[in-house]
Amino acid sequence: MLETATRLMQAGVTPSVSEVAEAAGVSRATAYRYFPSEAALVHAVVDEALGPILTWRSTSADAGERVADLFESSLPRIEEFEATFKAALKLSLEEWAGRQAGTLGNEPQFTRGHRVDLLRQALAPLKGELSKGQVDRLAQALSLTFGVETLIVLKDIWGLDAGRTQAVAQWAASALVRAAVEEARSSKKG
Amino acid sequence: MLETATRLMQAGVTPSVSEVAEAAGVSRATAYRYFPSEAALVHAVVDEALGPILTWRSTSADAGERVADLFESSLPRIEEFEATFKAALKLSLEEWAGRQAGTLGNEPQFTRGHRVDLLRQALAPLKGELSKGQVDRLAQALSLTFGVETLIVLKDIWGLDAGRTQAVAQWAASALVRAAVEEARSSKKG
DNA sequence: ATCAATATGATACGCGTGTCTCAAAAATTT
DNA sequence: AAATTTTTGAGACACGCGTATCATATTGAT
Repeated sequence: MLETATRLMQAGVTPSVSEVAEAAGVSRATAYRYFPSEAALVHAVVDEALGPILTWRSTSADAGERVADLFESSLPRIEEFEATFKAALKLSLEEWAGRQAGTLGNEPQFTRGHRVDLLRQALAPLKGELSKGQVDRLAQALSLTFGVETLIVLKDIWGLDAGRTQAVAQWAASALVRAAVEEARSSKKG
Repeated sequence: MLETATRLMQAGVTPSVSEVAEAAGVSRATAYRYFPSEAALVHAVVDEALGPILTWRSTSADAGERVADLFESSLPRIEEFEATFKAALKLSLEEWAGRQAGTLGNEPQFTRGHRVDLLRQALAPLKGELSKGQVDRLAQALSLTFGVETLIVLKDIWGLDAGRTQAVAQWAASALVRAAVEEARSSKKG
């Protein structure tokens, strides 16, 4: 049933719990038992999609290469599950709106910061060269080019294809890393 | 009534058409006459919010300064209407999902590329120095750091405040511009 | 003041999501 | 095999969005 949902989502659609139920050949009630809401459904598929990304480990000692490697292995996967990640983003926006409405903002955040950990890990080699604040800022800037949002902007707004999207994201990422490193060097030098 | 919707959205909530009706003191039916769907409602408020941004014109001749100026004037406005832009993004995601489901992908795109025009305009001074492809790539990279998506990533995921968000976006933008210019110079030199 | 045209309001309807109840089926225990 | 526990399915329900209908104000013209 999770498989059915994953398959459907990879096919591009964002099925409702009822649709998954029908596709999986179970009753609606049963489907709602396993996935009490569409959020739970998407959440499960996102975890499935994130699998290979979260186990990514760098092989290089150079931060630039590590970032490039991370992007190269992650972005295609994100694109493969584009519908899933977009559904997750949509849900996080709904949660945000709900949190604004009811002032009881104590629900758990949907969007967990996997980006944060991955990028910090990729930038680990820079720890000596850059200050913690500089590494953080770089990681924050990189996280802008690393996620579904990147796909949305480059593919949907600019109309780029998958290859160009990847290329632009890679270029931006490497440019940011280079800029941060150069900046640190010149400030240390001067 | 549009004013009511704008006011509500600036207060952070994403009201339904019914809620706007009640808040504006008109009947539900009347509200649906003016805004046939929530999409129309959000669309109208987005246009309201975009007003000052779209009339932005650069005063400087330096591309870096122009981009900085654009970010400085636009990002706070986007943040001021954060709920509105997030609602718009949510709607665009829904439309995308709908387009994937029904294969009749001929509906008009919700997310219009205002970013594209603004950034191209800001980068106009580089036309001589960079090739068209280089300018485009830079604009595409910059557009990743210029929009609601930036707010989502930096505020919601990283937990930054408004000031830090602005600072990171600005830094990333200027770093990208510098990188593109240096790259062009060195390739012309070499 | 009267009449036509338009805007508004109240109400009911279809549709999809999510919740609930209860009976039937399947698996487990003894 | 019989009894008990667990899982599943069918249907009914509440709720919110969007639509349609029809009567009632409200406006403007004669």
